[in-house]
Amino acid sequence: MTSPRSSARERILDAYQACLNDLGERAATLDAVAAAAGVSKGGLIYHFASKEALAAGLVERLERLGRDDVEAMGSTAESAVGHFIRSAAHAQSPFGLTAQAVQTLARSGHVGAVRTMHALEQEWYDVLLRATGDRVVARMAQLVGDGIYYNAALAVTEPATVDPDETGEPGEAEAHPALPSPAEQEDLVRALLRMIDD
Amino acid sequence: MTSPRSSARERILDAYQACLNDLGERAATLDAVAAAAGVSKGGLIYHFASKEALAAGLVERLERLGRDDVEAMGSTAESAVGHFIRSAAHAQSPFGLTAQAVQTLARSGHVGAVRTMHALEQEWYDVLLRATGDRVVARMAQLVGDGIYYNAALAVTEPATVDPDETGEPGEAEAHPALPSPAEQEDLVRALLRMIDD
DNA sequence: GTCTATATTTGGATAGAC
DNA sequence: GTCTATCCAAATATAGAC
Repeated sequence: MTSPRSSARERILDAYQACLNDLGERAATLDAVAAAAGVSKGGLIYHFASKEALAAGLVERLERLGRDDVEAMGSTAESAVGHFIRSAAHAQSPFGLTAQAVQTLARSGHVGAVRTMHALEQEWYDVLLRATGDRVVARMAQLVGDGIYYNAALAVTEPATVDPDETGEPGEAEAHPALPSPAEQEDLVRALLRMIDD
Repeated sequence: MTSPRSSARERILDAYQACLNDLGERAATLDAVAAAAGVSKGGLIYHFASKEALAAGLVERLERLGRDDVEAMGSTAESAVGHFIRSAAHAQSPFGLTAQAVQTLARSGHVGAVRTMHALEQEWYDVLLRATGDRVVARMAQLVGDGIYYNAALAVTEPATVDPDETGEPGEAEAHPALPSPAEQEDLVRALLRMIDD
């Protein structure tokens, strides 16, 4: 409650998030985060007293953004499935970046992160089930979305490798992008909606 | 090439894998791995000269197991989609455990792990596309499988929490298990196969 | 092949100046 | 509110005994 919207805290959380996404949990040290945020370690510690406080802050941010995301799904099959798939594929959104970082935390054994991710999964499923009225479609939509999140996480880590000694070999199966294009996203949404008591 | 099938190496890799899956990358220290494998740190180092060698060994194991898994998919739509979904849900299999551990490594920024996971994803997609002849179905099947892997990873980390003060509240949406049951798996497979030029 | 030291480095956190 | 300096614990890796 000091600077306008306590922007220092937010900038530090952004930096932590970016370190987690780009370098992994191991490399997301206080030094690295401080450097990325443009402050000293001491400056960082003033805002977040410990590493754990930093993690807790990020989890809390996800809970906030997650509530908005769930709400934005609406209650019709079209809106719920459509929003869920498109939102998952939009890896660069504030929500996507935070979700990915918290996923990394969860994977590192952070209990709060695991709990929050589980709760979010459950909420998504509830909305999808109510909106579609079909258990199989709801489950499938959720897994497709999770799969997209999973691929987004792998994709970001990768340094856009183009192997120089095997470009354009003709006749080999074409490489498909890790994330579905917008057109593919719409194909997926349509296919899921068509499945409803079909 | 000393003990029968150099079982010490394998036991150490098993221990490393288990540490990664149960505790996360951060906690998978040489001490922890040595303890889990029942050897001293020095004993471990004799077999794997560095932390990096340990990681490389695990990635290599996944490449071996991955080749078998891709081959087991077969070439019909039924066999490919069916095997892929069931294999993903079988989180406790040797392949599942290794895949999960390497996923954790990938998430921690290990470049070899990222590369191998990407290659595996591409191979799965190629087989699914050839077997189904349908881009949307192949992509959907792959994302569903990835989603299952993702949930399996979250599920294992969780210490089977049963929150004591909110059990069996009537009227709340029932909690669905993170991993689809065998019956649900078959529903998913059937739904995917029905989608083929439908 | 496996163990017990031990050296080296790094990461997390404190104290206190500005 | 932010910085520098410093302490302490933990993690990787080495050396060499058994």
